[in-house]
Amino acid sequence: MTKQSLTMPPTSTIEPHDPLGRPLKRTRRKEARPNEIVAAALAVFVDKGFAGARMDEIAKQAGVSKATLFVYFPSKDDLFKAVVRTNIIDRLTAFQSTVAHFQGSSGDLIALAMHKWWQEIGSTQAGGISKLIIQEAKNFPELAAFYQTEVMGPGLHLMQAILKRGIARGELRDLDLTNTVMGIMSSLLFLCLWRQAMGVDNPVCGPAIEPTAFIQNQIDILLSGIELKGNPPCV
Amino acid sequence: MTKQSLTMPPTSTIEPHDPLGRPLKRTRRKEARPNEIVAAALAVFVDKGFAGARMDEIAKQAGVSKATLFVYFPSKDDLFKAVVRTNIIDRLTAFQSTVAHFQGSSGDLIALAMHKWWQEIGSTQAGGISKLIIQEAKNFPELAAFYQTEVMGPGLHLMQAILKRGIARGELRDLDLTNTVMGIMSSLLFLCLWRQAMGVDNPVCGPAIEPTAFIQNQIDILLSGIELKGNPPCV
Amino acid sequence: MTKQSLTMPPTSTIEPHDPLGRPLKRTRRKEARPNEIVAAALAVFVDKGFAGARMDEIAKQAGVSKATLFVYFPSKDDLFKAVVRTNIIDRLTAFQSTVAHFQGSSGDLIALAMHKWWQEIGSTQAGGISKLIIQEAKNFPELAAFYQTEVMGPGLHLMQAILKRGIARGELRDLDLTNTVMGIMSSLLFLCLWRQAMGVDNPVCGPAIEPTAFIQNQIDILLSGIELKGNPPCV
Amino acid sequence: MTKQSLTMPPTSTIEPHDPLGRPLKRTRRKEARPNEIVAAALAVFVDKGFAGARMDEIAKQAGVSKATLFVYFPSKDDLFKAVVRTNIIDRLTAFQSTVAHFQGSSGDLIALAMHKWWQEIGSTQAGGISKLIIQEAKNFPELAAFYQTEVMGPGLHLMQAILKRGIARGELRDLDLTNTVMGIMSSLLFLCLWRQAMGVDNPVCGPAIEPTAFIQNQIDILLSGIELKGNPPCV
DNA sequence: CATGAATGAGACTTCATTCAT
DNA sequence: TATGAATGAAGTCTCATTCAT
Repeated sequence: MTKQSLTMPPTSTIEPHDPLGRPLKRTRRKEARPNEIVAAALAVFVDKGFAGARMDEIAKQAGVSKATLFVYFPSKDDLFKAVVRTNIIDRLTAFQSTVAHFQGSSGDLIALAMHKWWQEIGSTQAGGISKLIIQEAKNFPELAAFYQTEVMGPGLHLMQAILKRGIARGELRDLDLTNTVMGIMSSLLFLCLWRQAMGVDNPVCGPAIEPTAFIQNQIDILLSGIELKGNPPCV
Repeated sequence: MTKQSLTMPPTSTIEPHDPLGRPLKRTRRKEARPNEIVAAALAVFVDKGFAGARMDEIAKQAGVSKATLFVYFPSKDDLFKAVVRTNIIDRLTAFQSTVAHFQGSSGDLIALAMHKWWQEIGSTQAGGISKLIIQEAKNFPELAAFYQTEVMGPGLHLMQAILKRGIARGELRDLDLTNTVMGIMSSLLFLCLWRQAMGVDNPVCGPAIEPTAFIQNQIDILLSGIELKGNPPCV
Repeated sequence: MTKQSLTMPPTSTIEPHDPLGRPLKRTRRKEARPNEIVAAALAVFVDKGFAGARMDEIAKQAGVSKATLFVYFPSKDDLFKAVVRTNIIDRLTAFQSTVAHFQGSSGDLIALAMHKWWQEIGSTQAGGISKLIIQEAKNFPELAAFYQTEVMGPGLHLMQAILKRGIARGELRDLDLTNTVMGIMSSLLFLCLWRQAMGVDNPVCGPAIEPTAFIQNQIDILLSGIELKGNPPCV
Repeated sequence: MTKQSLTMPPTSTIEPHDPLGRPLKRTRRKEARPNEIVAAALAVFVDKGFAGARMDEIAKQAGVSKATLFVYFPSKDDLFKAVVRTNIIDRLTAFQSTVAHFQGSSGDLIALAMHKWWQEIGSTQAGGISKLIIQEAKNFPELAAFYQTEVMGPGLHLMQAILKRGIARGELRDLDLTNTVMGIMSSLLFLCLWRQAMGVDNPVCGPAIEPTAFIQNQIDILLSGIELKGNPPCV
């Protein structure tokens, strides 16, 4: 009776049976196993944090025995690292290529980038990774560094490029690039964190944030501010 | 909109509590044991997360024996809750009274609130609590609820009041109140999280964020946006 | 129901009881515990070897819980080392002082040394240590070195001194000192090993060796050889 | 005392066995798998002891998969037994036939036997078996008994026969046969043990014993003793 | 026959918690 | 009150063994 993980792809639900119809216990699936395990581990790590996650539970969610985890990953640490790497790398690539070739106003580009980021990263399993990293950065400095180098770095760089483009084209005012970029990221990362902690997945949710509306509002403010500018004198 | 609207809703209890949640009637400054323990526990919980924190280490930092912890707090869970409650309540009170009586433009008030929040909450150890809550919200729904009710609720309420005041006074445009407030909070909460995880305390830090500049930049954007408005047509 | 170890001193049989006569589970005996644990561990290690020994069994023989072992010894390795050190050091001192001041013929001195060694070391628990060392030398090079330095070294030195004395006094012929000393030790060490493995403690014993007679025979041969020397011409 | 008395007692089977103990009728040199496994296992068992040896490592050294071990040997225990049996039987046969037909003085015969034993058994991998047996005798009483019956027994018998021959021929004095024989064996067995544990194979070696010299010295002492005999009184 | 894959049983070790003092 | 000592429960990890191919 494998408790079905919310995060497992449907393939894992097809349990093999022997010709007599009895479920087969020892299935051989060298190829698929590691991915299934990583998927299960992601769910549990995001849910419980590193220290709180139990190999037992990961195994159960992956539908394998606890010992099998150690066949593929030498230790809990290694499994954790694999979870981060696996999920990050894939998503990031997809995101970057989406944004790369955009033609249009800088405002639209910023809006596109933010919405896309949410669609392709923040709202996916990978969004949970952000929470994980922030939780465990101190315990896994190596991973924190990895996240900096491979995720935040490129992300910030990309967004900075967008802003620079806007300034160069006379669409944006002269900006404190670093802080502005961090500010943009902060909205998005916060959204991940908040959802993981208080949001959809948690009954104790606070004021339900509707991500798309929240992001759009952030974009509006970012681009236009909230103060009424005294254009009136224009009459 | 009178100053009155800036006041906290009645839910937030002002009376001081001892770390166990019992109201505490002017206890002598003596018998500071529980407070010392809570202080030590805060540091360790923030550093390691709930599951990763060990009672041994808390005891050592508090300068007492491990068994003594159990004299004051029936369990690790209870100690954790006490940590959250104690730190939140105290800080929040100070912050609220600071902001409550402000007279001046709404832009300045927003700026004041944000900077003050950082000074009096975010940058203090209480800032670590935010990280804790987000980490452990799922494992301690009770605490998450408490945080919602006692912390986020009043905070959002306060900020909403500020915005409403601005709109009423014709200083701010008509806003999506909820999302705008969440956006403001997100910058600040994110700053806490980031600092705890990647920031000052961690050698693996990324692009060092300078909090005050970051906040000021957020304020500037919030109030004015980043786009160059084509007032030109005004001729 | 603590299975009584053959090697535990009688003191450990006195289990404490509360005033109502019920056996007391949690006894506090800071002073005695480590010794009791080491004693139990010695028995189990000698019996099973390092890898084969189970902390569970050591704990049971020591009459404590498994966790208690780790209160006193950080790891199985450390416990093992403590066992070796504790047992060796004590015995060795006793032995050396016994032999040191002997006055008499060298033959008698050799005989005394061998018999004493058996009495005070070989036949005691410490004799089991020799087996342990030889078993685990490769896995614990550190301990093997310790044994060489602290046990074999002094032992060989002592015996060499005895032989030199005999040669100097014209009682012994000119000898291959090193090999002769090793030969003497070999009898004694072998006796330990044999007893531990095949001897008294093991039902599958082979030809029961009677230690004292065996040693005496070794002494006789050592001193006189077994060949008939052609003294006959003496008529 | 004819040569006949030097012959082995009937218990020692001369026919070759396969590692599983089944008599093996001129199997083709092909299918050497089991032998390779046993050879690898011998090395690992001697190195690590029974409990410390891992099937994984044996498999790797044998160049087969772990599962293959279980094709030939039902369990680790069985493999261990096969290792002992195989190695002992083979070597012993060679040794016995070497010594059996000797003609000459008893002193020379003793010397020959001891040197040959070292050459053909002690110094070979079979020497490691002795260590193994002594290590694991308690855990494998069956094997200990086997060793007694098949190895020590014949060995002692052979040596006793040699000594009896010497006494009968007036070359040796009347001896405590059992203890003298054990004494001789002890030198040789000790040499095995010492080498395995502290000797050549181990960097932590103590005073490097040179086996041939050691044995020769033992022979010299055995035959002549070390005391200067006071033939003087012969006057 | 051989093996890659999987696992049950059990090892060492940790840690929140208890208890007698 | 405070604590040194002790431990049950549970965690990570290992390894001989099994099974389908």
